[in-house]
Amino acid sequence: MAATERSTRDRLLDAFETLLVTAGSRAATLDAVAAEAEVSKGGLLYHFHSKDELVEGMLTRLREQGEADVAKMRTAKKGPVEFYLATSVNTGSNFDRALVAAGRIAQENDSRASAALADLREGWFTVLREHLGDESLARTIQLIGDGLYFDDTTGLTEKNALKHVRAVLKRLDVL
Amino acid sequence: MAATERSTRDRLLDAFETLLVTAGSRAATLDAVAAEAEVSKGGLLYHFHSKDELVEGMLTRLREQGEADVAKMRTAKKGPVEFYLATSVNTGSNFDRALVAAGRIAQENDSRASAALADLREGWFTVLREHLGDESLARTIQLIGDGLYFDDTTGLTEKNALKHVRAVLKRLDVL
DNA sequence: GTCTATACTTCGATAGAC
DNA sequence: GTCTATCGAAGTATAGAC
Repeated sequence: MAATERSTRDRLLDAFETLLVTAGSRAATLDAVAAEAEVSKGGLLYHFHSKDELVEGMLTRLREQGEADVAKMRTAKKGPVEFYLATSVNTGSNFDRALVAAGRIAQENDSRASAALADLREGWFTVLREHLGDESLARTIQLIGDGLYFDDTTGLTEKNALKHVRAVLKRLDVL
Repeated sequence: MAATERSTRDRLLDAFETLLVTAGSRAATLDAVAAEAEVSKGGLLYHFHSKDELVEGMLTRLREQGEADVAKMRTAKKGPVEFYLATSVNTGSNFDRALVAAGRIAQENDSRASAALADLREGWFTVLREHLGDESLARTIQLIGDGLYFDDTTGLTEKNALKHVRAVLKRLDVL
């Protein structure tokens, strides 16, 4: 068997996330998702019976990706802090996209999305605190990561932000 | 003359912001805004001829509030850093609401909203850098503020986050 | 498993009465 | 300055052919 084709189902979730991230939740309509995935609306609704199911499919995938990310962070060569900061700036990965997309949904008052994001953050924080042995430092670094992420998703990206953060963390003997 | 009544125009902008913040951009429809402000849709459209004008009215108000905020930050008794951090956690003020609302609009790919937010951030950053005389520190503190703000708007508020940040900043001789 | 056709609802906006 | 009535476009969802 040749390299497994990306399933229609996955392409639909990708399209949904892409639209949420690049154009916002108002633009992420079923029509637009179907068009982006190059499927008809009927085709979409075969895989996901409603928009709500589309959200659920997306969040399920996010949780899987999230668990893998926390595991990678725990054993990262350069240490959890550097891994965490480096992946807080948008690298354009599938995981980044899923994360930002979930953020958009959370803002529409969706408790499932908020819960998924909160769980993820808790995973990151646990690793940071274990590694640093210092709650204040762990919380502060998590906030810096949130800030980097926020700036990215709001189109406010400051080119050298990470460089400045690293300089400050060195003064604190963290890096 | 008695205390000036809040104008219908202002009530409409308030309603628009409230809906954006509490329910997201998909829920902030003209119908919903009119209902929230207790005006008919026709009444709304007398003051704002289109949804776009509603956005513009909101951003104009935000810029005014923003200038006042930066001025207050510059001369704050406890210093700009403490002022900036304290106002980065949502205090429920009108300015907070306007800020979050603009963030929602910015995410719908609206360049006017992004520009307004970028200008505001630049104002804060300028004061931080002047006061600290250190770009890395200023950038890092701004990121922490972004993180505090982000957590608030995503419903991830960590009660004692500010306490931990203050502890770390003391180690850096900032507070 | 994917398509077209269509029903129903909601959205943004206009027209005109009061 | 505010209201009701209404229109056309776009949104979600269903039914049924292929």
